[in-house]
Amino acid sequence: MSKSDRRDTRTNNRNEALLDAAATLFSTQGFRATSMRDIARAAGMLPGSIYYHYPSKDDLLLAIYESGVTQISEIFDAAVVAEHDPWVRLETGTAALIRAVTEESAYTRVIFKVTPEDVPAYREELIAERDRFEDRFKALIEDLPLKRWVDPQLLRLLLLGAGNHAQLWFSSEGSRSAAEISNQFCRFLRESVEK
Amino acid sequence: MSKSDRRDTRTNNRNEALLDAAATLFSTQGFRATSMRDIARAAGMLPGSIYYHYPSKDDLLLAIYESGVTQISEIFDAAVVAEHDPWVRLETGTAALIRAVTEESAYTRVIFKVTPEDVPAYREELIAERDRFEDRFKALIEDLPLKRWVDPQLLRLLLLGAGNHAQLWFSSEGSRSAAEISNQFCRFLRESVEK
DNA sequence: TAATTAAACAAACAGTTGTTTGGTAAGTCA
DNA sequence: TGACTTACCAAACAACTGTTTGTTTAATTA
Repeated sequence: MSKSDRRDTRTNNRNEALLDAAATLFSTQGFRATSMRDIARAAGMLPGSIYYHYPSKDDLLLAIYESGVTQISEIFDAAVVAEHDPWVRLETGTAALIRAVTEESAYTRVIFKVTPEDVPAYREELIAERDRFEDRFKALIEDLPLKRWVDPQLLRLLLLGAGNHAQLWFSSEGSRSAAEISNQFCRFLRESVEK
Repeated sequence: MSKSDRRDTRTNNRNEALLDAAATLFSTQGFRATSMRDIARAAGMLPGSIYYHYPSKDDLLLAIYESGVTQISEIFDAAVVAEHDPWVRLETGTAALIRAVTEESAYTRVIFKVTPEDVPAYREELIAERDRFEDRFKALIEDLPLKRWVDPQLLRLLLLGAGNHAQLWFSSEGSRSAAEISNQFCRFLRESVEK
């Protein structure tokens, strides 16, 4: 405990505040529209000080992105694990996705606001990170009993695209919750595609 | 004719080449990632010369955006007008959307690559332009005979979001054409939501 | 032919960008 | 106590940003 206290004191730097500030700005304004000076101001430090914590703006984003994917994966898993019926699993998983895109934390929102093309140097890394989450969604779709003519890949892209797009129109004060939206989306599909 | 010839000679400026170059760059790299120098180089002129044609980078984008919305609206109308059945109309309209997002012209692709938030000064104008197209889609949905529990707005956002998202994964050399994707998407929905 | 205009060029402007450098106060550890 | 490390500050860097200015050339018009 005294050891952890020491570590806490020692680690009483503003790395976390820095990440939070950057995540908030990246998720609202986007990566290119956010300058290192913006981030520094929001984190309460000077621009150059950021480089003590991360070697570049790109690396700062990568750290946030990884953290965001970890978060959304945990949220997704926690929502889905309790359910057994594949359609209920899809619905709760989709609800978790919509929450991550629109509400939840700035870290999860960054994933859907910033595209890998915004950071050419880490394009592959960001895609790989994003796949870490999308693979979970893929698995959910594969568990559905589908009619033979249904292309599961396109079904996945339909839901993923619609969820992604929700960031543009979802309003947390609006009439529909993430759960209600997810419920409608899945009802739109089930009867048509279920075997 | 001699008058039109004179006009052609007189209008033999590179305004069109400028628009084409900017549209291509905006649609591939995005608005903020494209500099006036990039555009000038691609158009074969010097950066300052652009300002003879447009008073600012924002105005240049607005011109391209308006042109793009006009194009996609014409493509959409031409595809839909030939059909009478509301579900066939939705399918051909969705196919036109996917083509505009992924193939078609750089002007139509700009609409889905550049978001109104990228250009704060013209945010409202860009949204209004985009609505010019989305209203057509809205009308298509409203013509569908839907079950009472179906929220037509969410149905529209589902399809629009999925179409928008296609720009990230669609490959023109890929196995599925825009028409095939549209066909699957609509089949995914019809039986579930149709009254 | 002379005046006007269209459509550019050439060069600079002030501001912003991500980043680097050198220094420093406070905390840790032998 | 003295060496070392952490976590920053202060100031500058070169490159790039959108934009402006003055000038030039060629085409059109009176």
